[in-house]
Amino acid sequence: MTKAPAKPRALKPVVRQSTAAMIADSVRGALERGDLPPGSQLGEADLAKQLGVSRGPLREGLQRLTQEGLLLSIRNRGLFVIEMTPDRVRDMYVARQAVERAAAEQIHLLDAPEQAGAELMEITDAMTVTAEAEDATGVGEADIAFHDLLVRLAGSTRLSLMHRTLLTETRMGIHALDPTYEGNDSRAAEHRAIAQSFIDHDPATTDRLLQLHMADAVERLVPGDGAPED
Amino acid sequence: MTKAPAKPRALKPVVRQSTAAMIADSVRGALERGDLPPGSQLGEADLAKQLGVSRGPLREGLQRLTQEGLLLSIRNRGLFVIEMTPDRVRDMYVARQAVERAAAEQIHLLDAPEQAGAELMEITDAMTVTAEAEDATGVGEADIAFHDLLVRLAGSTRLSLMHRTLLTETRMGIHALDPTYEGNDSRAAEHRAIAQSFIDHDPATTDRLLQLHMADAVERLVPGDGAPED
DNA sequence: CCGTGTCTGATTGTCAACAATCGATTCTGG
DNA sequence: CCAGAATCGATTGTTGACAATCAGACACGG
Repeated sequence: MTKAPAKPRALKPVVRQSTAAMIADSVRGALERGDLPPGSQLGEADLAKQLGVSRGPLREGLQRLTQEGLLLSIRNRGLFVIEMTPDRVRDMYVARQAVERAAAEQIHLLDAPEQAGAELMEITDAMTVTAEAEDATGVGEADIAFHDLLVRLAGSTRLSLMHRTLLTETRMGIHALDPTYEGNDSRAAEHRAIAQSFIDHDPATTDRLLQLHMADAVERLVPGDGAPED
Repeated sequence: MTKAPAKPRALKPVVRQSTAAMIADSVRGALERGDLPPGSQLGEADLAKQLGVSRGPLREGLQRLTQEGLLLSIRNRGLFVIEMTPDRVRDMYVARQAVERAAAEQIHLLDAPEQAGAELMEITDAMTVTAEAEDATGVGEADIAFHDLLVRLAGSTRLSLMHRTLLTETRMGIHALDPTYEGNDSRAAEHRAIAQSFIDHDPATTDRLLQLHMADAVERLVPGDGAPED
């Protein structure tokens, strides 16, 4: 599509997504932004009204998030946002390590992992600019975008699906435990080194750096006697 | 509870599980048994009647399986069982490797990984008996039970949740691609070696053996030019 | 014969009403 | 005063009815 738009009014894409999926995405966004605090109950009537749907489709959408483990359903009591306990956050990082290290391995199996490295490097560059502007939230979001891209570049549907849940939970954890989750120059440097390791075709370094990076992230978010080395 | 039952009619446990969860589990079982072939459409009216529920809760339950990626929802067209293509099965094994290797690492971090090894060894012993009886389905099921226990022993809620989906998909793949997925002595020996590596406190060997074992499983289920080494 | 339009039956999607459940509050009796 | 029972309001869980959509079949015109 190198031409200018032929018409100012493009055809409108038809709705293919189910209402339940749309609702799930919308509520996911609220979870990620911290609009629905951990432990809080989701009232169906109120939420359905806000979203402009009836309770049936809302329940369907929330079943999706329940299955993902982001909501807790208690029969006859209702749906609750999960508590972001330190143990839960640590467990979530265990799962993130599993997924991201596997994704990295798959990228190294591609014909040109250096391309992936270059794409990741662009995010790192943007992260550096953001860090110099002392925009901690921006760095945090770039951090997450880096990991999101990393897994997407692996081209694995399964890993991507699992990772989406884990990134949602990451954002929830940040809001719950450390809203001032800081970004600084060292963050960008770590990411740059990971991206470089793809350019260098060096899977062992990628793996090592990812482990260190994630262990550091956990330690900063949930410090204490739950260190992964225990 | 070392006493004999005080009453012949025990109290009935209250239902804590939501109807949607029960329905999801029931349909999951049907998927795992191959009762619902890949690509087939799930008709709501018929299925609700079979399960003795109305369509509302059925839809809720099926949203769970849809979110897991086991069903495909097409708006206004209905729900379909996913196709078990060779690429999909390979991708699923990528994800399984990620989860199971991470689980193995967590087990090695426990105080007594040799206990885990002993528990896994029991399944291996049962697998050997089953293989000698030339019960291929039994070996296949013991194979899956081994991997299920492996991940459960890691004590990670997240890994276990992800793994449940992957094992469902594994069973679906076996039904679709190779209903005669064979078990024999070499299967038991591979599992025994993995179990032994926990007893030996040897994480590097566990990791290596898991990779080999999974690569072999993929190759047997979807042979050809999609070899993981490509 | 082929392409387009219309109709039909089956299925999905949504809604409002009612049933069921629960926690909090109030009442009652010892 | 305290414990147990009853009540109440809010919320969740389910159902049946109706609306919306789609694929397939059929009719019609060029």
